[in-house]
Amino acid sequence: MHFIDVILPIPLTKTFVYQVSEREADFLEKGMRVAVPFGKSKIYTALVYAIHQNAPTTYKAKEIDQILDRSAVVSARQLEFWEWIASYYMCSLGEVFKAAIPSALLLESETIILPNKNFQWQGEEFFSDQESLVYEALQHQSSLKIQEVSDIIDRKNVLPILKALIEKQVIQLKEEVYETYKPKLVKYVKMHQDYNSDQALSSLLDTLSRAKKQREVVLKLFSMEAVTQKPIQVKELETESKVSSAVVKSLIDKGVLEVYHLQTDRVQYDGQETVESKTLNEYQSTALTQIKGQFQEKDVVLLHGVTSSGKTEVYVKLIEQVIQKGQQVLYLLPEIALTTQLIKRLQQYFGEKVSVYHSKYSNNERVEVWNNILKSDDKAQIVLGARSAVLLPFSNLGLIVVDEEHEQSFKQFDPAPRYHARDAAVVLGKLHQAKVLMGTATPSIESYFNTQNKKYGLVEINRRFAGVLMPDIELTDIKEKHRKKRMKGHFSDRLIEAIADALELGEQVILFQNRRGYAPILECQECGNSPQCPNCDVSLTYHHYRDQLRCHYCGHAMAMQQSCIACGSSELSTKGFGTEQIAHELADLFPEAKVGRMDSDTTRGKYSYEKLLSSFERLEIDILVGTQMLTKGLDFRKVSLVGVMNADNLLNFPDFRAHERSFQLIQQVSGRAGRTQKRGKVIVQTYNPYHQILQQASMNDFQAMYTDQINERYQFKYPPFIRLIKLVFRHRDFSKVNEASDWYVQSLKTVFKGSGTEILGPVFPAVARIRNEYHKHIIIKIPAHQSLPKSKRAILKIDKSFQAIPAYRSVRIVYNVDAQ
DNA sequence: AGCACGCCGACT
DNA sequence: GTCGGCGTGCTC
Repeated sequence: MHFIDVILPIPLTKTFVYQVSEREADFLEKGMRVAVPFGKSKIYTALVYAIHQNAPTTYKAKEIDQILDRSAVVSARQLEFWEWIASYYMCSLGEVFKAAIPSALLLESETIILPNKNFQWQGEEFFSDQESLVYEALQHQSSLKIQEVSDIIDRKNVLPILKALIEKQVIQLKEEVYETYKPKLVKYVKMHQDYNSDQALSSLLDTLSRAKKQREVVLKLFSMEAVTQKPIQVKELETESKVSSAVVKSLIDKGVLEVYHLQTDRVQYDGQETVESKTLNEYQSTALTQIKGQFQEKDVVLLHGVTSSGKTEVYVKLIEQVIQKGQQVLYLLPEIALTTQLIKRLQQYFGEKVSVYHSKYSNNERVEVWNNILKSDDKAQIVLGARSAVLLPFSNLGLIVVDEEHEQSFKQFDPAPRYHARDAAVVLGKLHQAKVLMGTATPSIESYFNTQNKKYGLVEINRRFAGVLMPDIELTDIKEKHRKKRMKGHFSDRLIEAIADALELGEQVILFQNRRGYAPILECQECGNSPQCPNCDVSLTYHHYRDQLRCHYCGHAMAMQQSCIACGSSELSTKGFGTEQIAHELADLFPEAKVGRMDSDTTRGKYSYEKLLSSFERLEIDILVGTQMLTKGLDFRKVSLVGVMNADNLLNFPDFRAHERSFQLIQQVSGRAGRTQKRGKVIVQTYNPYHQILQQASMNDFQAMYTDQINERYQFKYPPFIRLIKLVFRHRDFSKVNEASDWYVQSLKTVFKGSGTEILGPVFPAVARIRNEYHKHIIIKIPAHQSLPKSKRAILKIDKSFQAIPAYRSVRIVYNVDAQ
């Protein structure tokens, strides 16, 4: 008897056992996919985790449905890495599996309803109305899906009907699994072999003497074949010989041309010649030498280079050396920084060795990249990707570059696995004995701390490329401007003046408005009421472009109110402001200027982001207003002014990283100004111009910021001095959340008593109800010197006893390790 | 996570 | 009466 343990893509921590035949057991390897029946009717894609002969004692293992792979699609080292993620971030292997594998490789079954051939019509009374509808439909269609049946009989719950029909032997059910990945086939043409000889060819041309176009096509094909040795696509032939597809088709029908198909990659490099990488300047090459020196002793090096110092060129040199050794390179960066600009730049140097992996790529494209990495194909020697690219099947990584290391978006928030790609990359590097290079203009407190305690190496570049000066950052006190009546809407006279100057000189302007949580709220002037979301404890926000009020948390939307719901007054005003309002005000202030807006509303489509950027690049937009997205690695020559509309709402975030983040954000947006010879100007509007962080940001004083922040972190017990685990409790019932979280905190306090671990909470978060569920948080602070695995084991033990209490079991708990 | 089963209120 | 609502328990 042979068995396999498999991982299922569900949030259950255990593996499941299935029975296989001896032949199957011989064939199967760890890391192959199998389709298995699970529960009453479903078929899932599972991953083989172990092959053995230990029969389970308490139940009978089911047999597998089928084997889906000929060889492993997940490597042993990759699985080892997934195990680390699952245990460190307290989630199931199944959740990592689900997050890692392209969904096209994760098939699920669908129930198909088929007519029973043996059924004989037995008169109308035999069926109920709804049953006869299904029967009728099956006379016209050979099969139906559950959803289709539901549409036909206009009813949600169709199973009773289907059950009755099965009993009457009218239909049968079948589970079908679809392979959703389809290799892309491209049509190629060649001359039919009959015409290979010169003689046959000339007689062919004779017969075609009256079909002028067809003759041309044949001649063209010959000349094309002579030039390239490569196969020729049908499409190419058509465009090259300037004929319609009908002409080519008639040649194919005559048997003159022959069509064949070849499998091709969807993501294709368009075959430009690669160029030599640029020669480094003095500071860059010093940095490169230092990095290589540091790599002698350290596995991780932090490259701290000011904006525009040319970090990418340094990475490129390092990558060149690694791929020369035949090793793979992973280049991680935040989703929003993953632009065509950067992809093009890397392709310029490395041509088709670069593969890109991120969420805007289609399923099929992702499968291709996955397979190329798995077989160590040259095409995927350099993988450029966002967060989830750390989970790919690398076999011989030599280097991981983590660009924009400080970015918070490297941490996955929802759903599990809630991993931090930068931190995970360090572990992945260790597994492959690969070096890790982190790069940023504004290091995170954690990473810089690691350089100070000598865990990581540190290399700095303090000069901008081509001797460009750091931008001049000016703080403008808008409290005073308000008092002196020098504000027009949200613009101070100082900012208006600077924008006017820049436009005068034909230069571009970027305005930054951090909107999150500060979108305009509708408020009644009479009674102060503002419309609330019915499902969440938040005010609805006003969206001009559809004249709607919407909830940021659950998406609930309603038409804009003309009068107050509470008192009926029509004196309504919008409080707070977003990018939309800024763009509006600009239209009044600078009617001549063309204004563009960049935020999650305007960049929803696949290429809308690129479109907006390239039209800015082509100078079709004078002023670009945007959120966070603007801060990332965009390189615009003509931007001389950057305005931060309101720095205070960055500072007022209620979390321990708010100050660090404000510093980074201001520095990053400032970096967009003055990338050429002229010194850039940055105007930061704020109510607190004397705020420590703003002062430090305006003086480019990273050291002072770091020293302040690290002291605060030490004093108030925050990372890196402690490890932080956040638990979120959710339930529809208010008192149940309270009771359950209270119980949990009591258990935690008992278990961790006297250990130095601090338990905070439970507390309601700022938004206590989301989608009609109440939330409550518990924070566990574990001292750095204490064993993290041990602490986690203790927590999981509490979880187990918690789950054993029937009254609490329905309360969902989310574990977030290293929560932000 | 799904999904079936079972109990209960709201309507054709 | 039936339909669909949701709480509960299980999945090799």
